[in-house]
Amino acid sequence: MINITLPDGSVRQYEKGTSSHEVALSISEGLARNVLAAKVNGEVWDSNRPIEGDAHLQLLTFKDHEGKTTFWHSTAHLMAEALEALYPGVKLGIGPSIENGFYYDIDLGDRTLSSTDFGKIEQKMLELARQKNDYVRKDISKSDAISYFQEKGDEYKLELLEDLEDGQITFYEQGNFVDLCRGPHIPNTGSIKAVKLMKVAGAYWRGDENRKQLTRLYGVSFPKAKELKEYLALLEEAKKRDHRKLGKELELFMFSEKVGAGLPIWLPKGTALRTRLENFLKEEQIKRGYQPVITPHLGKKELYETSGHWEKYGEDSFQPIHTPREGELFLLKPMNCPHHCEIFGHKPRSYKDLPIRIAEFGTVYRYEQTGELHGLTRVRGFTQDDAHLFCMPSQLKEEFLGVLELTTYVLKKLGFDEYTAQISLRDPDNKDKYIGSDEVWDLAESAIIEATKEVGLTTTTELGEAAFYGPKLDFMVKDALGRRWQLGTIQVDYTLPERFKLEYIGSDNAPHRPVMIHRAPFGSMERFIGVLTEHCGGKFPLWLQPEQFAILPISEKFNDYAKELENDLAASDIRGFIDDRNEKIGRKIRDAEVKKVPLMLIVGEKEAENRQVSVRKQGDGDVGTMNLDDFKAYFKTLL
RNA sequence: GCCUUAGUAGCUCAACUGGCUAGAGCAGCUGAUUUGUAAUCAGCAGGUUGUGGGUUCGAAUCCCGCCUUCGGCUCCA
Repeated sequence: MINITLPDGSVRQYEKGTSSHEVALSISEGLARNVLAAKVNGEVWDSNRPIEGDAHLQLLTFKDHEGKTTFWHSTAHLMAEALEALYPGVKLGIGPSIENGFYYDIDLGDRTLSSTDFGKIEQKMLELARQKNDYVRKDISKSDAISYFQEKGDEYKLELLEDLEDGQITFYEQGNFVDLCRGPHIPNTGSIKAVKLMKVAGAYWRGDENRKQLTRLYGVSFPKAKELKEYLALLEEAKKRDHRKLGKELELFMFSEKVGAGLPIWLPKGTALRTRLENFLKEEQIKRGYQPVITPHLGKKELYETSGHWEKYGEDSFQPIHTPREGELFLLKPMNCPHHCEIFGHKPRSYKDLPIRIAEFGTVYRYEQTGELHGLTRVRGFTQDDAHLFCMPSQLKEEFLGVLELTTYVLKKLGFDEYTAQISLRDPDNKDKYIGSDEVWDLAESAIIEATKEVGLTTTTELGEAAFYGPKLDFMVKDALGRRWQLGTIQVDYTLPERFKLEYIGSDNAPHRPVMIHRAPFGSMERFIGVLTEHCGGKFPLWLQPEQFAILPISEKFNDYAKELENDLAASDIRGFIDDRNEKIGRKIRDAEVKKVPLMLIVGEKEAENRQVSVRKQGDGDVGTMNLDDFKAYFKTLL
């Protein structure tokens, strides 16, 4: 007998060789039906794989992340089976699950595939799914595996096999389809009830642009048709909230071919919104001892040679600007830190002055590749809510904690309640990519890990994701539709102070090197506002709205009263406008609704006589008639 | 940068296989209407079809380059 420990801590006894499916069955039949895979001692297994010893067991359904990914990966195999059936001779690359579904990279030979073929493939997949074929795991020797794919003529699988060790190779088989695969898989194709192919795109074999381009076919699948329907509705909603669409409709920002791709132009309403956001953060930073500074948009090439940016990014960035003077070169600044290092270094610093926190909404320019540009979230000119904190090594943790406090405060204030923090460390196998000594890196990495632990932040750790000068902590926020975005960032840097030879005089009267923290709670104003727009679907928090109300006179006769109201509200710091067009009230309401103006004040004869307003809330409808003081009080409750 | 989608009026979209003066709604302008909770009516104006070449008797439509753009790959200090 073996002991199986379940997540709730209970221990059950089973025959040696019992599968997790059988364990599920012993608990309830319904559960067994929904189990897609199981985590056995932390490793995801096929649910029908026998467990040979004592184990911790977690049964995985579609509700679990690993259950989903297993389900999707199995659907990728199903799609491959369908493709082989429909297009004999296709060769297969890899077919993993991804965040929202799965893909398979395929070599179609001379054929092409477009979205018009999706229906046919989906039908075939569902037809094969209905055969309820089991996914069967088979151990296979390397030589047998090689001869199988040689016979099949699939050079991609053969290449994958080169990296695998004999004795660890498994095949999975379902129906007429066999694939090289580590697994795990769901028990049976029958649970795949709804399938939708999403898009085709080109993708290089193994991500290498010098190699052949394969066709990547994306799809998503669900155990229930209803879940697919809900997912598609979510995508529809996401489309409606696309910040590029809303930005145009609400006249927040624009792009111009003449100005240049990736260079956002802020329109008056967008500027009003952005300025409020900036002022909010500026005030919070001053409360926390930051000192605002302003630095130029360019700097001499030597500055970036000192910082190391020139060496690292010189050729891939905007090229130097020449001046009438021979040999004089300036660069548009790609970062604010070199300028801020100069500020630190401009006079002798005492340990008593530390920490020094220098803040700037600094606009930087980076030549992103053409294919990367995307609305406000990926641009070539953007403004960082940047600050650099210079401190003694002994102050590092406290400063880091302070930045964590500010960042989480700011996110909460803007309605981002769900977030995790990603700790990005060096790639231990490829240390040449980074500048700075091992010792210094170790210090910085452990400072981040300790501080996040101390405040109890949910973190994930990624190796190889660090910046070239130091490790970082990125905030990944979840928006209203459950999508994840990277926003704020905090980076510890021992390298730049070294390169700029920054010093302070310690209590021992000797020079010491400060530590530097780069941080930006929003990340960039552009990206943040892009994400915020999608998060709130264009209905920004009232305090940020460029126009908080619209006064809608029933007819032109009441324009004077409307003007009085506007002045009165302006005096109370409530901003808005009068729609004094010669239009019917229904029309004015509709236009205000479409423009997402939060509050509509309808004034006609009744209101003018009684010195009142009829209030209507965007999206909610009529709120009632009230006098102006009551409206102001009501307004405050909405802030 | 690479592959892929597309580019027609300020916006959203038409224009059959190359063929009459490139159309419509909204927005704009002018006039009428003076309006009670999501679009009042009429008229007017608006385009070198992204751009530069080419093919053709004839190009929005076909071909090539470039720019911009959708989606993806690679990248993201």
